[in-house]
Amino acid sequence: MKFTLIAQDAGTAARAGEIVTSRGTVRTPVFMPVATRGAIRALSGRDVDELAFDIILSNTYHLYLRPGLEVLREAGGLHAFMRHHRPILTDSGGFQVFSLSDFCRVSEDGVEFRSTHDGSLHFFTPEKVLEIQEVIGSDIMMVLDQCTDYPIDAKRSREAMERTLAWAARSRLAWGERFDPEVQSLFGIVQGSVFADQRRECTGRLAELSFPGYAVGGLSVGEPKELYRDMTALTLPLLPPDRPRYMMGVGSPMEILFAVAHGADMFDSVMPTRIARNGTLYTSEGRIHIKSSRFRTDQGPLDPSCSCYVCARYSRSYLRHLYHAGEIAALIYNTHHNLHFMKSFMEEARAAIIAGTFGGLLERWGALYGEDDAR
RNA sequence: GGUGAGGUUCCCGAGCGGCCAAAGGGAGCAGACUGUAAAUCUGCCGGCGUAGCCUUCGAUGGUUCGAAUCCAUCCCUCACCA
Repeated sequence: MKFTLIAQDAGTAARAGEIVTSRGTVRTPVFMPVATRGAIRALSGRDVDELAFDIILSNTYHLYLRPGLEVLREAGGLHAFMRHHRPILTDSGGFQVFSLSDFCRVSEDGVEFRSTHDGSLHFFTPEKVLEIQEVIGSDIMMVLDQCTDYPIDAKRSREAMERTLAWAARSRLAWGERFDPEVQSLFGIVQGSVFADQRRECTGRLAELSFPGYAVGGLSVGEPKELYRDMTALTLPLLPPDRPRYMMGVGSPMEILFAVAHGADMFDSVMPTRIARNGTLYTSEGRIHIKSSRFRTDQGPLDPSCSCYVCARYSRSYLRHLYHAGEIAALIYNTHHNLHFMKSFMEEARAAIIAGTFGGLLERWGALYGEDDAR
């Protein structure tokens, strides 16, 4: 993997770049749709091909539990398994282990947890998680980290941060010893919850380990938006400027734009796909609830200025009907549209950075998605 | 024509003397969702001046301090038999 900066905004820290991987180039800033179990929920591979995201995200935890490593190994890795030829980033499973397991025991060595599928016991170590991601064949791997909930007290946050750093060091070592950095790269993750001193310290110590890229974790987990903004604005500038910066789990359009303005390059979130399935759609005029009665007979397109096939072809009235009727097509169309929105949203941001008009874009979107969306 | 079962708030459906404006679904309406245990979840869902009052459980008339619940008559459904 190789990261090159192409342009920097004059008024903000926003930047445009390129991550070149062995499977293709990722133009940043980029949004990565989430294909947790090897598929973007509700979408066919054809939709995914048509949307043509430079990179998508999948998940170590879920793939390890099902279908399991044997199946993935036999298939020749995740790309071959799902017939997807563009880059894939995998989350390490740290987030899942800590957020959805009712049983997990952390020790210095790793974390023991119960499978959400069948209750069986498993043990993840930083090294183990790299081995799994090796089998998956991810282009960008993530280190095992301890993601904390919000709220959390400073003491427990620090413990999680120290553990994350210790695991990061081991991960960095194991990666350096056995991985080809051109083929599979590895990102470290900053933790520290909403504590400025911890964020600062964690960022500095993580940077000393010299990862190919850096992620900011533990944000957009329910904290007030001021804290999200404070931590983002504090952390991003402390990360090495010549490496990609990835805001994990972020987020909504305005949160993304805010972070881009502070120098972030990569994003992922379940938000556009999940809210699509639940009837909320992004448009150039703000968020809309397609199930609302006000669209009952609305013959207009979902978003007049969107170029996706759903907007080209279907009316709001029809999409509302499909949603209410519980048709599977509603999930497909809504998801396709929201992801198309995210993709063009990011392309627009990138183009603006390159053209030197990012400030204007920030203002325009802020007016539409401002307070409402920036939670 | 005979026998049996039944008619409950938009729909289905519980209730079978007071704790019933009436369980539970569904539909409808509004909202939430952030490194996906989510096609999920939450709230509202007879009316109003909302710790109270008014209207409502096929219709009418009774019994009772009190009826969706008991009785009588009528209307209407459904099932089986002729």
